[in-house]
Amino acid sequence: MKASHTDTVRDSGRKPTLSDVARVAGVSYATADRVINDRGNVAQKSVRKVHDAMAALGYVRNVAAANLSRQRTYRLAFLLPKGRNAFFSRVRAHLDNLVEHLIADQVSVDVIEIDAFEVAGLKNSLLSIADAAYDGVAVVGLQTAEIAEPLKALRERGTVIVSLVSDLPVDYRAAYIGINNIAAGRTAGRLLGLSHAGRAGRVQMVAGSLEARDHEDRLHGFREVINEDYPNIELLEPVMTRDDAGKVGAVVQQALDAAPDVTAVYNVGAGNSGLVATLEHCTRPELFFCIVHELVPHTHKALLNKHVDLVIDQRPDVEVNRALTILKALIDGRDIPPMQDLVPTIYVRDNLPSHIPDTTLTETQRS
Amino acid sequence: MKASHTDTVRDSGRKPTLSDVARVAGVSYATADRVINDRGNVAQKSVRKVHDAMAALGYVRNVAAANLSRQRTYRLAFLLPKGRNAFFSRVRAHLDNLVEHLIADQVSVDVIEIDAFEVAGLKNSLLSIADAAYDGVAVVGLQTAEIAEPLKALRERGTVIVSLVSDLPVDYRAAYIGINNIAAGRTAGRLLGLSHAGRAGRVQMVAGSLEARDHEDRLHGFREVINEDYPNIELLEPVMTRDDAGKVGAVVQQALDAAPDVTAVYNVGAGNSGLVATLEHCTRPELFFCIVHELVPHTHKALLNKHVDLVIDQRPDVEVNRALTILKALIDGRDIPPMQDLVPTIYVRDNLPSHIPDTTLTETQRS
DNA sequence: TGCAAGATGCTAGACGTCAATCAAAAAATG
DNA sequence: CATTTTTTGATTGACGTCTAGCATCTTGCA
Repeated sequence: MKASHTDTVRDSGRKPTLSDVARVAGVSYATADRVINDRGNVAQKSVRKVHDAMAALGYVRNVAAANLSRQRTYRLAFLLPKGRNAFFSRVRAHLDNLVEHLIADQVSVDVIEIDAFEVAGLKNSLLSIADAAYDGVAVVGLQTAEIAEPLKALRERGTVIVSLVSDLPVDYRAAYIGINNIAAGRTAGRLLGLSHAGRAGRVQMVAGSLEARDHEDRLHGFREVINEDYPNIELLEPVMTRDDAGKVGAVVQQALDAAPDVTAVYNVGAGNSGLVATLEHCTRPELFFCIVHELVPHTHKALLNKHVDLVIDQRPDVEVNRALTILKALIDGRDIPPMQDLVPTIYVRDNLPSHIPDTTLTETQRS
Repeated sequence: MKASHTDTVRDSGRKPTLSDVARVAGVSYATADRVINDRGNVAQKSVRKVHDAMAALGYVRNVAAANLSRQRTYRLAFLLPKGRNAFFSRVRAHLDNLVEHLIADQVSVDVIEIDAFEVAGLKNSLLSIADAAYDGVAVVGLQTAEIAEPLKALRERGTVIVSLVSDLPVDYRAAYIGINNIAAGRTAGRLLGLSHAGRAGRVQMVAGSLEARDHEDRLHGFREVINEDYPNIELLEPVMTRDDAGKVGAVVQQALDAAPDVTAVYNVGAGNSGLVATLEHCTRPELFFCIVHELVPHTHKALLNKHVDLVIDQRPDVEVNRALTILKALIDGRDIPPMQDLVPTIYVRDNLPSHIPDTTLTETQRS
């Protein structure tokens, strides 16, 4: 039972500076600087010497000093769908909360609203920011080749592009920050299957639009699991709602009327306030089960009220943080710090965060 | 459908410096400096003028420059339970992965191993680091007043203390970074209830020790939910295992032999490899349900093999990141950036991260 | 009125890096 | 070998803040 054993992850004498590296390498500061900043006109031999010295000393560039010197500011933009949308309100709220801390780190963030899901709108927005000289942008993407040129133009200006929540075609972006929606759908399927515990069932699926990649992926994953593992559960064809709360309410009402033996509803999209409204005043089996996406004020409430049993969430705060980290790293040309997959998070009414996500209460949500 | 609407979260002309503030306030740089650094000997009138100017200009201190100048390095220590423990191996692995990026930000992290859960060991470790002059430490805590003095001594040396995963008595730490274990237990209860879908059931609870606060909390939350909402489910008294895999295996075997009609097992503690081993070769009802804590290689595997149905996880990577952020903020005397609650994360076999958590495969885990 | 204490101004060097210049040395070329 | 070309060294002034020393100007108070 000895006291303790210290294991220094990294030894912590005074950190070596570039001057130290130069000295150890036997070259001048200027040459070492040429090497680490890739300024060219350096002999191979010298390059090697400098690299060896860096390795030997464990030199790591002091980012604070570097950024100070080169007056680096990170000019970022987030392109988010316009409108009163509870999910993106969360994204935006989180960004707003961070502002103070971000400027202390020399990063500024513009939030630019785009016409949600309209290719033309996205394209216009991309064109319009081309001359704003952003260092990095996070885009809620669309799967279309139409935006290839504006993205290319941006990239050629030196802007780093990442996609957020919804991916862009892979070639167009440096990273995607969002969950795996097939996994999200599968998760919904698994838990729905679980909730039936061998009983037979009949599930009404609801979606915004099949053109939205995330919706399609979720449905796909959901179907996969139910078909693989829960043969007694029947899947009714999904109805489309354009994520409009009124539509969602009506459509679910209709479905329940048509098939009173429906045992569960899964909405992969938004507009859940409509869904909840319908469920509130309609009779349904005792063991009825309802799964929706994204924790926003009204789904939070519905979870507590037992109108909804499960919410699968993307953790927009985590996503935003991650987007910021990745953008900064990419802009600096550093490698991205290791991070685990973003995982669709499951909320039941017992693991809800204590604070209702800070959002102005609005109508639709979107995922 | 106009192009786009730019909403600048913060306007982004060149950032005002302290000199600007001084000029606008009509005082000298020295005075402005005295104000923002609390050096005293400044007239109230001047203080006000400086604050007004700061507000007017939206001045935010450039942390990079400040840290560079005062040669600030963040010397941190993480006190983690010693031994081959899969959960803390994840914590440590994550720290190791971050090292490169941390030194670039002038933070060094020592990992100090302590005798797990032994008050004497923790106390010794705390005493032994007293003269190491750490700026901050993250401690996997214990609920005991015995460590009051060493903690007090540390704090008086100016060390910031936060508790990680398992809390310290509230007065002794500046922040707790960990999940709400009652919520975790409740979540387990909810999903277990769900899995029974009205059927009757009988649950064997398993725990490491009732002295571990997290275990106790989880059991408590679990019982709450089952008793409240699932009256057909009977709870068998928990058996204690000291988180020893062999013991866990034996104990579960015994329980299943004694009551073959057990429909579920919930282990709030560690040693799950033993549990899995037992389940692998024993016959149990078709609708048997098994919940454990912490995603580590063998629970990951068990989830895929269907020996375990649910894993409730703490996301040690998220916790570590958060601990680092909070420690830095506290050390700087800044306010802590807003962050959402840490939420017990639920894994089923469909939302697993694609990479197995990077850990050396070891025997026990601990949560 | 005089004097101490308090408030303020001024200045300069440091932190580690970037970016640029200029001169000098070394290597490649014909 | 002379001449280019490439490579190197040495130096310098930022960047925004901290810290310290010292001189000057206000006060309040005896």
